[in-house]
Amino acid sequence: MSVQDIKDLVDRYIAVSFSVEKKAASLVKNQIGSDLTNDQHFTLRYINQAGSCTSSELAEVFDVKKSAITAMITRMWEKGLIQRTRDENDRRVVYLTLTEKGNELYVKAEEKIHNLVESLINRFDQAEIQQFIETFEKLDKVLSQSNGQ
Amino acid sequence: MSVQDIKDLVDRYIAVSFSVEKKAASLVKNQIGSDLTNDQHFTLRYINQAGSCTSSELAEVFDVKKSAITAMITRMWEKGLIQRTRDENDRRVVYLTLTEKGNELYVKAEEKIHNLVESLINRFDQAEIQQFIETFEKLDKVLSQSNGQ
DNA sequence: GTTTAACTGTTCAACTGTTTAACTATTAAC
DNA sequence: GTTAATAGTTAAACAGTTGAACAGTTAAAC
Repeated sequence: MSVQDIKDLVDRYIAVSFSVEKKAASLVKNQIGSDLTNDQHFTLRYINQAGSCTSSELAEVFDVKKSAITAMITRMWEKGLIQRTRDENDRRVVYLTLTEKGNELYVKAEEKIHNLVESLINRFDQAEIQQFIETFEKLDKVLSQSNGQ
Repeated sequence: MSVQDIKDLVDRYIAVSFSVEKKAASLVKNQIGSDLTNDQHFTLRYINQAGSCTSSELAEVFDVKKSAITAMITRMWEKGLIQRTRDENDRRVVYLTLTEKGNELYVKAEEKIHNLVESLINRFDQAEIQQFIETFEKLDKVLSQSNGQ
C-alpha cells in the first residue's frame, strides 16, 4: 500500500468516525428520547451491569474527572434514578446503585436502543458486521493501551 | 445466526462504539491539545475543505440547531479563528471562512491527528482496516437514511 | 500515639455545547 | 404591497466538562 493510500485511509477514518458519532447520537436522541441523555443512559448501563460502583470507578471508566461524575450523579439523584450509600467500613466511599425508577427507565431505554441497533445491523451481511465489530473491539483495545500511559 | 447471536452482536456493538468514542476523544485531547475542542477542530476542518460556508450548512451537516452554530462560531470568532462576511447579493447570508490564524491552528492540529490515526491504523492488517473503514462508511450511509426523515 | 500523607468525594467558578422560543433583517411569492 | 419564507442572532436554561480548593476518612511513618 502506498503512502498516499494510507493517507486516504486515515482521512476516510477521521471523517467517517466523526460523522457516525454525530448521526448515531442524534438518531438515538430522536428515536429514543426517554428523558435520558446519552451519557446518563450509559451511566445507568454501567451501574446496572456492575450492580453497584463508586464515583472513582466511573471517572476511570469514562475517563473524566471525579467532579464531572459528582455533577452527573447529582442530576440523576435529583431525578430519583440513583441511590448513594456510604460504605460502613470505609466511610470515604459512596456506593452508587439504581433505584426502582432508575432501573425501569434504563430497561425501557435499553430495549429501544437494542431494537434500533438491531435494525441497523440487520441491514448488513452477517459475516461483514461480525468482522466489523471484531475489528472495532481490537481498536478499542489499542486505544486502551495508547491511553494507558 | 441465532437470535442469541444477534443479541450478543448488538450488545457488543453498543458497548464498543461508546467505549471507542470516549477513548478516542480523550486520546485526541491528551495528545493533541492545541487549544481546540473536538467540535471546533471539525468545524475548522469543514470550513477549510469547503473554502467557505454558511451557518445553516453547518447546522445541517452537524445535525444541530442554527443557534448552536452561532454560539460555536462566535466563540471561534472571538479567538480570531473565523471570519464572517455578509453576502452582498443576499444580505441575510453570512459566509464563514478561516482567518490566517484559524488556518494555521487547523493545519497544525490536523497534522497531529493524522499522525495519531496513522499510528493506530498501522497496528492493523491493511486488508482488515480497509474492510473496516468500508463497512463504517456503509453504516454512515445507513444512518443518513435513518435520520433523513 | 501523633503527625503526616494519601485517598474519596464534594463544591464552586468558569467554560463548551446544546435546545427552545422570541426576535431582526432580508428576500420571495402572490 | 402585503404576506411567507429564509438566514441568522439573542437570551434563558440545561448537560457535561475542567481545575482548584476543600472536608472527611484511612493508612503510613516516626
